[in-house]
Amino acid sequence: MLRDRCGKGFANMAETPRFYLTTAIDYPNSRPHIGTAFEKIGADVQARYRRMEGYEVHFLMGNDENTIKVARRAAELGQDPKAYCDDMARQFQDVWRALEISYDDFIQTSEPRHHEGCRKFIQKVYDNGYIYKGTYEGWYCEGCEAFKTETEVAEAGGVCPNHRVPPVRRSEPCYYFALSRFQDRLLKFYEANPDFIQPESRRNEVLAFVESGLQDVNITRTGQTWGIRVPFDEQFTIYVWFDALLNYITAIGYGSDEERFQKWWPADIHFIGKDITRFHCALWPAMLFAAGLEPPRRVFGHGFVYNRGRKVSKSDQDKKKGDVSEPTDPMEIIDRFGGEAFRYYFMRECPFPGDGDYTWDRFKEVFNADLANNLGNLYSRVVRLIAQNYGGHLEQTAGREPGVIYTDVDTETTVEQVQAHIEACQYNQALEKIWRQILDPANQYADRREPWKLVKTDREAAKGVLFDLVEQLRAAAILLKPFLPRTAETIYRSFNFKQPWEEVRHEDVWVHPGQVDDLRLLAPLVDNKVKPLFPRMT
RNA sequence: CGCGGCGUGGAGCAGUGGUAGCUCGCCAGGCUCAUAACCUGGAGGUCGCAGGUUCAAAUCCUGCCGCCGCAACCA
Repeated sequence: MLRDRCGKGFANMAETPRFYLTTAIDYPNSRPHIGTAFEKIGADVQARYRRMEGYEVHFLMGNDENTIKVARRAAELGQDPKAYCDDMARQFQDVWRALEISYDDFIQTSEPRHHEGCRKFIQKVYDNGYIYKGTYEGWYCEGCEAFKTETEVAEAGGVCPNHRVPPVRRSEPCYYFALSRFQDRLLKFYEANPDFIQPESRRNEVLAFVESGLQDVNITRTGQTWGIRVPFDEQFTIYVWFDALLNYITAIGYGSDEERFQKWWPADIHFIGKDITRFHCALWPAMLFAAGLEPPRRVFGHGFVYNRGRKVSKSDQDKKKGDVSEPTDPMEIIDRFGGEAFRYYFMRECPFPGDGDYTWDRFKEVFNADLANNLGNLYSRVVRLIAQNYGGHLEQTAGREPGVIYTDVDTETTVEQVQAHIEACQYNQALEKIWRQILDPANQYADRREPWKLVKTDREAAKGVLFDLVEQLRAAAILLKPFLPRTAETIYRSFNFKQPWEEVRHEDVWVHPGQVDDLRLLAPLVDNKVKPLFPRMT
């Protein structure tokens, strides 16, 4: 029985809801690693899912360039900082494109649009009375030309961790942002918006942090030539966090295109690493309050990906470059096995809200078990059976309703579970549902009905079995669209399904748009076989 | 008492009160359409340790041990 397609969607299809999501902007000091890629993939799945479900999506990514380290690194290379940033931005985007990250905009914080927006924002906060002049005192390293935190110095044994020389006590004028004045308002905001910080463990952390008392923060630096000038006192530059967070609004027109800004702000979700939760959940809303703007709707602090249980450090990655036994550079992995396998591994194996682990052995294991043997093989065997026995044309299947493959859970429920998991960013659980409740039953059904035998005694019955199996592939393709965009499309376009690929929604899985024409195989064949989706790794 | 996470059959994980589940590996069988892939069955766990709550705990509480991450410019 067909359901009202609008029933579960939007009451008024003319009103397209919008969805604005962002990822953290990255430091361009070194190339992306598997951890940064993890975040972008998780955000991309969400973006693709929302687009499928009818939202008008704006997906922002970018690089954080106004740092002392960038200026220093460029100087080391004898490059202009801007040229260095542009080159790194290009390299980052090469990786993101290889991973099929479907971002709509990529902001570099060295761009004029960001500088202008930042200056307007800080001026606004200043005018509103939340910025005041004071002095900052701390441990200053002459070599770094920067202040070191107490703990940094203490851990290194009383010296600068980089230069191994004792820092000097130094105080200098600076501007403070009155963060402490927002403590009560933040706590009220958290209380009124329990879903603001996810997952729960991050929320508890922020609550405890804010309740323990907030201190005003120094938001300026002196003596820098690279960075954004403070508009009301040009000898200062803006401290990186006060500058970086603003990318989320300068990219959508804050200070330059009010209409565009109004359309997209507030963001529906900021995807960030769990280490920067405090900045996004305390400092950032406070900054927005200070400027008279709305806070974002949701901040999701995802977990980390480790390599053999250890943190992926940038130096390790450089050291390991060229080590073929265990590649950790995303590009190296992608070059060998493709972006789809990369996406699958991290989404299936690493729970997004928590931590995950990456090892090369595990990567191969997951690749072979799930992608090659299960999904890929199911596709191959079904295509082959139809091609070999029916010449790629299942006659008189036009208008036929697919039969029911026995499963513990009905398809509609599976779809709802997958959707709920994606919306909660529990991507690994969504994928598990697809494998256990769609693909496994399909392989089992094939074995139980043995269409390769059945075709010899009852061509009609065998045809029905294959028709049902194709239905499972159609369901899998739709459900996998946000996760494996290319593979899902390949599977879907292997048949003449009614619904155009660009328009499929999760609902279509169980609504069964039905076949208008007889089911036909469209996949390119060689000897009645298709090219394997994921050739098994040895 | 800085904050947080983890400890479940050989390996990796899921499982927030009611007969312990998944993937890989292993053993035995079946099948042969398929990427030596697929299917069925089996062996293998006192769920870190010690207490407590409960008719009932991997699951809640207390303490302890071990590993890991963060600690206001490393996702």
